[in-house]
Amino acid sequence: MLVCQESLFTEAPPATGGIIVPSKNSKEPRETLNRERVLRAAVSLADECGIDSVTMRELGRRLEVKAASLYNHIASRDDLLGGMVDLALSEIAVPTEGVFWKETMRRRAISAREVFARHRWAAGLIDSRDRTGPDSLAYVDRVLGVLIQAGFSPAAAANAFLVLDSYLYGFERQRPDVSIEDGFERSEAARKILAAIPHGGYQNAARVAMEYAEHPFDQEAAFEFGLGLILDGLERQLGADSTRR
Amino acid sequence: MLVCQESLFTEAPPATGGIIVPSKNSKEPRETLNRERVLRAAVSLADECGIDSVTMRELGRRLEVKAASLYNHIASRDDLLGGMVDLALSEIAVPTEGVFWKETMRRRAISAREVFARHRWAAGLIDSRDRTGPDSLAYVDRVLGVLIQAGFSPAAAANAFLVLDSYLYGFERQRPDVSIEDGFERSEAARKILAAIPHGGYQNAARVAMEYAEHPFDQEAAFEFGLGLILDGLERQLGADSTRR
DNA sequence: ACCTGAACACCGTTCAAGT
DNA sequence: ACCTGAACACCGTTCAAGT
Repeated sequence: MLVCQESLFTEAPPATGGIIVPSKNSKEPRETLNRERVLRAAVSLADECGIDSVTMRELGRRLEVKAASLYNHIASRDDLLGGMVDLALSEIAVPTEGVFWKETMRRRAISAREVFARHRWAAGLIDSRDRTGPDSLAYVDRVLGVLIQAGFSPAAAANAFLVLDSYLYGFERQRPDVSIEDGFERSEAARKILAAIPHGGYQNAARVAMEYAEHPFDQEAAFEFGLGLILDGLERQLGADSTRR
Repeated sequence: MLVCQESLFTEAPPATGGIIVPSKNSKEPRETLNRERVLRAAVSLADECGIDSVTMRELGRRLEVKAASLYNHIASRDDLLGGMVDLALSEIAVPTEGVFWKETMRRRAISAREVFARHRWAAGLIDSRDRTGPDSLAYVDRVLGVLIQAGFSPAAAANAFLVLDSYLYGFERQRPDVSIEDGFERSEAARKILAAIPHGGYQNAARVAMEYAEHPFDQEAAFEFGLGLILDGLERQLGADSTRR
C-alpha cells in the first residue's frame, strides 16, 4: 500500500490503468467525493509519505481527481490540515468519567502518545490553529469535565489541561530519532564521542552520551517520569485548594 | 522598518534606487555576503513578516542579491532554518553555575519564553531538526553542567532537561491568541458563548469560558504554575535519590 | 453539484556562464 | 570566490467552461 516513491510519471496515467491504484476496482462508478473522504485520504497519505507530500496535486492523484476539484470539499490547504488534526485528535481515547481523575489523565496522555506515533505529522501541526472543530471541542469538554468533577475549579481545570498538554505535545516534538541500536555500535559510539571532545569541551554532554551508550535511553520511561511529576503536582494543588476552602 | 506588504513589483528595483532599502547607503560598495549575514537577515525577516515569508527569493530581495546566490552561503532552505533556530536559541540567557539549580532553571525557562516572544517562529521549528549547532551544543552542555553539579546523575540530568524543555516548547506552541480585551467585550463574549451552547452541550468548556470572561486568563501565571510544578517534582526526585545513596 | 483545463503567481534548486 | 540568467519541476488557488 505504501506508494510514496516520487511519481515516475508527470502525465496522468491512462484512464484504463488499474496498475497505479490496484486496490481500487475501477469498474464500479466511483462514488462522489466528500469532505470526510478527502480528509481520510490526506491522513493516510501523511501517515505513509510524510506531511510534506500532502499537496493538493498529490492528494488529487490519490483520489483520482484533479487538484482543483478538491476545492469543492475543502476551503484551502490550511483547512485541510486543520481537518486532519481534528481527525487525529479524535482518535485519542475518550476519558471515562467514572475513573479516578489521575488515572484518567494518565491514560489519556498515553493514548495521545500512541496516536502521535501513528500519525507522526500530527503533533507538529497543533499550534495557533484553533481547536474549534466539533470533535475537538467535545473532547476538550470531556477532559475538563473529568477535572471539574474531581474538584478542580473551572480555571484550575483549564490550567491543568494546558500544563499537561504542553508537556505532551512538547515531548512529542522532541521525540529523538535514536538510531544506534546494538551494543557494539553503542560502545563504539561512546568511544567516538569521547575522542571528539576537543580538549575538555562539552564534558557534561559527553558524560550523558557515555551513560546512554551503556544504558540505552528509554523514551517511554522518560515520558512517564515527567507525566508523573506533573500529575503529582496537580494532585497536591488540588489537595491544598480543597483544604483551604 | 517593517516592510512586509507583498512586494508591489515583481521586477528588480532600479539599481540606483535608494527607495526600497532606505537604511542602506548604496554608494559604498556592498560588503560581500556570508553565512552569518544571511542568517541574521532571515531571522529579522521572520520576526517582521512571519516564517512563511522567509523564501529564498524574498531573502535575496532583502539582501539585494538573486536567490541563487544564497546557495553560496547556505546548503539549502532546511540548512537556513536550522541556522536560524541555532541563532535564536543562542539568545537564551546563559545559566550561571553559581546559583541554586532551581533558580537557574527557572530563569532559563523565563528567558527562553522571552526569546520565543521575540522570535515567534522559533518554537515551531524545533523538532526532529538536530540540535547539533556549536552554539546549541555548548548551551546544552552548560545546562547539563548545572544539573549534574547540583547532584543529578548524568541520566537524571538529561531526563530533567528533556522534561523541562518539553513543557517549555509545548506551552509556547499552544500560546493562545487571546483577542478579547476590554471588560465589556469580555462579558459580551461570555453571553454569546452561553447562547451558543446547544441545549446543554459543552457545559464544562462553557464554564471555563465564562470564568475567563470575568477573570482574564493570565498566560504568564499559567506558565509559571506548571514550571513550578515540574521544578518541585525534580527537587523531590533529587532528594529521594540522594538519601537513598 | 461536481469536475476539468488552463492559467496565474509563486516556490526551491541547479548549473553554465560571467566577473 | 561570488554572482547572475535561465531553466526545471514543482506549488496553491481561481475561474470559466463543461456535464
